[in-house]
Amino acid sequence: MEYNFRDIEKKWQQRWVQNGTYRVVEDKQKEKFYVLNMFPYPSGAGLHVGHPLGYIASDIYARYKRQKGFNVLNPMGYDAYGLPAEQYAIQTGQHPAITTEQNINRYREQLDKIGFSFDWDREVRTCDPAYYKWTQWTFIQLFNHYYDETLQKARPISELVAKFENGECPTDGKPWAEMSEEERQQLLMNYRLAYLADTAVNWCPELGTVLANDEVVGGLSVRGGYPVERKLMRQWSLRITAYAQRLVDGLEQVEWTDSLKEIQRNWIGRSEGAAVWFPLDVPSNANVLPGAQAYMPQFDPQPVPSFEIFTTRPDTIFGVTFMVLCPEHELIEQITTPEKRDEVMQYVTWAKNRSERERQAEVKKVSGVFTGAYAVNPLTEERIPIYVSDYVLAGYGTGAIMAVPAHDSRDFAFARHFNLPIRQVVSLEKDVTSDPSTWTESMDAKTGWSVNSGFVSGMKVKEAMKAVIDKIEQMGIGRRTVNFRLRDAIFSRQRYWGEPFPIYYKNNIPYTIPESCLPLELPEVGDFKPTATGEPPLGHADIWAWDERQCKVVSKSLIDNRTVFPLELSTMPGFAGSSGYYLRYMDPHNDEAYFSKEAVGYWQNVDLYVGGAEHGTGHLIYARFWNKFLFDIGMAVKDEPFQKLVNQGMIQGRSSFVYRSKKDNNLFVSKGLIKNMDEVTPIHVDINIVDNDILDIERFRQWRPEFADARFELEDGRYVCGWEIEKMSKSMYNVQNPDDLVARYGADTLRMYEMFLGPVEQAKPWDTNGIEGVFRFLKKFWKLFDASHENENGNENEKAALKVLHQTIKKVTDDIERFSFNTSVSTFMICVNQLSDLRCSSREVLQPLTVLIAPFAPHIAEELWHQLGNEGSVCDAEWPKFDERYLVEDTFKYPVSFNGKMRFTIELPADCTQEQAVAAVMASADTQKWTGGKEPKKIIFVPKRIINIVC
RNA sequence: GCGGAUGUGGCGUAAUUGGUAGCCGCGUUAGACUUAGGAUCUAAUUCCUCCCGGAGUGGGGGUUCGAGUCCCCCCAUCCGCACCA
Repeated sequence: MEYNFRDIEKKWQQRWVQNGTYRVVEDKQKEKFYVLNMFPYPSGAGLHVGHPLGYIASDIYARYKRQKGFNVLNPMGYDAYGLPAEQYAIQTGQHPAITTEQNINRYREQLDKIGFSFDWDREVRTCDPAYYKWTQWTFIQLFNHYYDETLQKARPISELVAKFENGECPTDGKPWAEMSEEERQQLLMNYRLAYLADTAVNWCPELGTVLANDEVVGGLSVRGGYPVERKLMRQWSLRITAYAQRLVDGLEQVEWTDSLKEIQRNWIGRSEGAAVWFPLDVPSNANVLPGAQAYMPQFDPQPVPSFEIFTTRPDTIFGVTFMVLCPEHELIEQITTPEKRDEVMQYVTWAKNRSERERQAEVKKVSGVFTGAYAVNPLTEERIPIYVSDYVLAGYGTGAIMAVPAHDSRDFAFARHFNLPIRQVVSLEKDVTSDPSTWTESMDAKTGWSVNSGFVSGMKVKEAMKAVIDKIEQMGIGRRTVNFRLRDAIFSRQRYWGEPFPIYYKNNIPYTIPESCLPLELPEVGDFKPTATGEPPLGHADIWAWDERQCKVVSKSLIDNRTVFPLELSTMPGFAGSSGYYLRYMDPHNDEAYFSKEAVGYWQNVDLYVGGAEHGTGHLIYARFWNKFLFDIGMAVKDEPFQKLVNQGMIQGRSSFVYRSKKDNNLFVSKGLIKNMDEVTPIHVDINIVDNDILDIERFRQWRPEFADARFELEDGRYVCGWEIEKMSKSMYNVQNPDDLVARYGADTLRMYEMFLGPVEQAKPWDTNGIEGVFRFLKKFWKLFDASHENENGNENEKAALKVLHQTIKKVTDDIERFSFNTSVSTFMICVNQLSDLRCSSREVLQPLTVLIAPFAPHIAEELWHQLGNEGSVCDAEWPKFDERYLVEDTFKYPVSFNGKMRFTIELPADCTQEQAVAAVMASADTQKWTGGKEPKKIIFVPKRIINIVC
């Protein structure tokens, strides 16, 4: 019988649905295992072969675990809010809900053809009100909690209020009881984990919205590549920085690749150092004092006006020759001397107005201005000038630095530019110094000895750091501190297609709508663009006001600011819905709660998470934060959401080219005939009209009108195309659609071929050419079950076949455990080749093999499982056990090397001793040839490995 | 610039603890079967070669009886970060 994959796959896909084969329920009798793929955004382009790569790998693992007896959760759903649908809506007027629905349907259709074991009953979509109800709910919880530094966890804001009331926590001036509602809310806003504040945001005028830091690369928006500028706006943010330390620490517990952990560590950017107060050398007067003190809330007011700097190198404090403030620093205004005022203000204005992009493009250019003011080095009491420069960032540390030009490259460049003194305070070799004026670059020494540094001179850098910090702590002018590069996550988007904030405003103070009124559904709007007055698209909605008394959304015309109030017009960003989705899968239809205690108690967290490394600084940080918060409030039961993470490599495209002659625009030269690449223009050609690098000339002529009467210079009567590895993209005509391959070879072949391509984590080019080999393999596998082979195998063959089987069980099991699916596929091939040679048709061998291959090729396995007369699904067939007995060998074929070079092999008893082996080898005629009759100097014998003769 | 990863036949790759480099597949070549082959099967296929053998895992050096694997230096490619004090 022929291997008819079309009928087989169709039949089983239908039966699996009918039988609910992949439906999963909590089962306390079984150990759980949670497999998850990163949430896909259903784009209009549909899937190409790169997308399912990770899904196939995780599906294999999920099926394997199930056969090992685990209760496996393997859900799928859609991150359905997003920019592309909205951009499309703006262009065409088509409602994004419609486009999204269409795209989802297309995705689903494509996914269904590949035979995944997803439990579709658990599907979620972020744009579904039943889902985003809980996104909004989480936002309200964030709003109603603050981070308790002492407990290192989120606590209800009501506890903080209580502390304010009884004076346990200072309220910055006025006692709580005397504060107005507005003042109280303002104060609380500084603590809430979701807070509204005037923030310097990444504003993208082209997209008409604010973007998160990870959505901006090189001053351009990741989506669209439009310029982004800094702008001060009142925006919602999430206080993710409160969790910075825990986000760093948590990385120790998870099994992620080192490179991904490193990406996260860099993004969080923890650095240890010291905060130090530098007194200002100005006449003490009332104008300076308040501004200066604003920078030292945790300290007793200093007797002299001071400002705080952050340094990671307190040991170099004796080498400070100037100070630098960022242009945004509020002290500038107060300390600048009258004669410098114009110059400084001009610089500040210029620096502030530069776009992110300009700033980043001109990193190497030194700019800055002297304020005319001086500070005093608290340890040396030297008077040091204070400069303003944009190389100091407002968002990091305190926005002010002590500059040590000898040992910091930026300070060095600045000092050289402004002719400021440079003083060496660290030496690489003890007491060996040189004249810094002869240096061409700074000496950024992390190790070495302190020199010219008062009481720390002669100490090692590490000791000196400690000594200086101890000293400044003693003096009460500084402390050991930790800084993070991580910024709070800006959470507002001026867009339509996202979750509405469950927020309304009374006297400009935000209040949450009651949890019982959730979800707050996204209103209909007539226009998806911003309003004429520059409000976000929700400004177009008529029914968009909150009636506090009726607890419902009503017409904007009813706003009276007594009982009916305006609702928030921004929506949430993409990462809102994708930050907690893995928890919702545990209990996706729960109306009463995000997810039940029972469900989360059973499923805990994700055991295996598969997806691309491009989410390293976005989703994977936000989701960890989201989870930690839910953990703090007793919802999640694990501190880390994703225990093990596997990053699948990108599948690149393999583009094909034809070469058009530059002299004759209608002539195409076959690759092998080109003498000089300068004489031709390579043109991308659709990979679908190229087979094994040979161009289908007729289809090429039909492909595009301008090629209709193309002429060719052929080699051996064929046109040979060139190729190159590039990104898989429509514009390069190298996109391979999985549907076409499924139609031609079947899902099982596609699944196995995707795995066969190479290690899952590695980026690799897609080349359809090899798929035939996998297809042949499945046909060969199918043929093994052909009854015509029956009874052809004798006892010897049976023994050999069992050996092959058990070798395969061992190898495939090991491979799956370490995510080496490419090697399992070749193991299957070896196995089937050998069984074919042995003409094996024994059920004792073939049935376990069917079970073994089921995770990789579920359709063919299911069909054969039933042909063998089994009931139930192969998905539940127990994973075969490897038995050492079948593998024992009486003899071992020893490779014999001479001076490390393998020359011949000799078959010896498996348990042979060194003496016996040496004797056998020396007696061999081959040995004589290689030693030339001489006595060997040494013989190395490693049992069951090698014999090496040194001569 | 910093951090991480990778480098093996014409191509994708394999070699799990230092022990026969090139498994498996593609492609290529030859043959069989066939009306035909883009079906199937068999065999060969790292390179050089005077067919004795020699060279060989990006390059150079080292450790070792033995190195793709370990150590040092260099080169190339890819990814991430990039004024983070």
